[in-house]
Amino acid sequence: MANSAKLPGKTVERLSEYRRTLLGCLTENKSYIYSHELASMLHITAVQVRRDLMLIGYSSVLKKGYDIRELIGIIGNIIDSENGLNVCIVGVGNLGRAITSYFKGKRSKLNVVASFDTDPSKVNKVICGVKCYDINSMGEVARDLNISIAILTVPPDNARSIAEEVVRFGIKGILNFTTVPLNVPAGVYLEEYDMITSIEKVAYFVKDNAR
Amino acid sequence: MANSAKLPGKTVERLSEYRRTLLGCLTENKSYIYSHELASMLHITAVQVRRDLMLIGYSSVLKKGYDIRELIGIIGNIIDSENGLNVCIVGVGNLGRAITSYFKGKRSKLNVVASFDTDPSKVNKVICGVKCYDINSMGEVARDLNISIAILTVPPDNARSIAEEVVRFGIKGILNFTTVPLNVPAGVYLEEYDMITSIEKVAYFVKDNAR
DNA sequence: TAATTACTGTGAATTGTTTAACAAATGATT
DNA sequence: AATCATTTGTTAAACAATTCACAGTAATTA
Repeated sequence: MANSAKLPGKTVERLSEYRRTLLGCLTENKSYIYSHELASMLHITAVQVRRDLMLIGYSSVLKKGYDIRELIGIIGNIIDSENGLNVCIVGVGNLGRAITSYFKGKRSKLNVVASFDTDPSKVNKVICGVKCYDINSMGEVARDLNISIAILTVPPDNARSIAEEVVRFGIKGILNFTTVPLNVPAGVYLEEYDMITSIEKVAYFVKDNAR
Repeated sequence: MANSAKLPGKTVERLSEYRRTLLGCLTENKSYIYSHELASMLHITAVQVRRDLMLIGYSSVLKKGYDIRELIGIIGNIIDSENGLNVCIVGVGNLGRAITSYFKGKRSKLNVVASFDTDPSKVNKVICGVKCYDINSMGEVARDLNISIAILTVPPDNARSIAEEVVRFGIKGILNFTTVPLNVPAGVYLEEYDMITSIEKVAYFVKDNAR
């Protein structure tokens, strides 16, 4: 509502982490939290926290720190969409199921409302709490269920063509777990994550440390 | 061997991607590649590619571009350890199995040699091509199999204590897929990845685009 | 062989992100 | 009520990553 300037991606990532950490704090009967407390829970610096909160224009009221409940709300206003967003998982392999399970049970403005696969033994079953549709019906289903985000967990060979389809069907955001780099038209937000790369990165730094 | 100055993490990530892309190029009977070709396959800029290769001190020989086979070798020298590194998966849920499967079949200097779980129905079975051990035997197994990297895919509650164990057992690198931020002593490299954060990031940017 | 084109390697400029430093403000303590 | 100890918000400095701009050079063409 108020601020609609785009925040740096890094800040958005941390806001997401702040919120989850703060939600955890609520269970313990804590109402306020200092920047350095939040920081140390996430292993970052207090300045970093304060700067991020400055960027979203939130101020601690008292000298008691930040009002946890209020801050959770503010972050929600920034990250979440008013009426939530519908998400689908494309590719119900191990990874697809892992993500589906992660989400089920979490109350959230992000609803995993469908998954897609080609395998007849999966199609039309409810898997990890979400109905799996035939991938050929993706167009209709995406329209009917008003899906705006797709999480791609398909084998590499299909990745590119499926991404194109997904875009054609009006999806506005893609999280790509495939090892295949995608390109998408402007207006579609793409986030890619590649496990192999992460692991090779670890290996590189271990190598340096090891000997 | 020659250069052992630490490369920026971002560069290391891209090197990993370069290598995989280049390996793909080998199948087509291509021997040389221009910076702009490699760049466009990965949707980055040619300057970025040249800069990274500059950092690792590699030069194109001719005006034909970079020697693909040679570059693959160079990147290998940087990222891979001489005799490879042994990796274990801690937590054989959907995500653990996804990662295990990813690796099996890939010839690589990273060998997934063991997985660990508490579930008796998994322990001592071979799952996704890798033997699953009881998590209580992690100490011995890690020592016996000379494991230096652990991939954590356990439920959040156990994450912190398992991370401590893993460190105690001499692991030098951790890839943490848990939603729990870990802290590790100096000398242990830690890489964290949080899916929820990624998805919420996508959601944020979709929100901006949507309306 | 001279001119042209196509790439590379890199210093300088730019952009993006994190950290340092500190004034202002609040509660606690004497 | 005056001092002290904390914690915040913010500006400026530092650091990191990316891009620009261009000189240098090999192959190609005329």
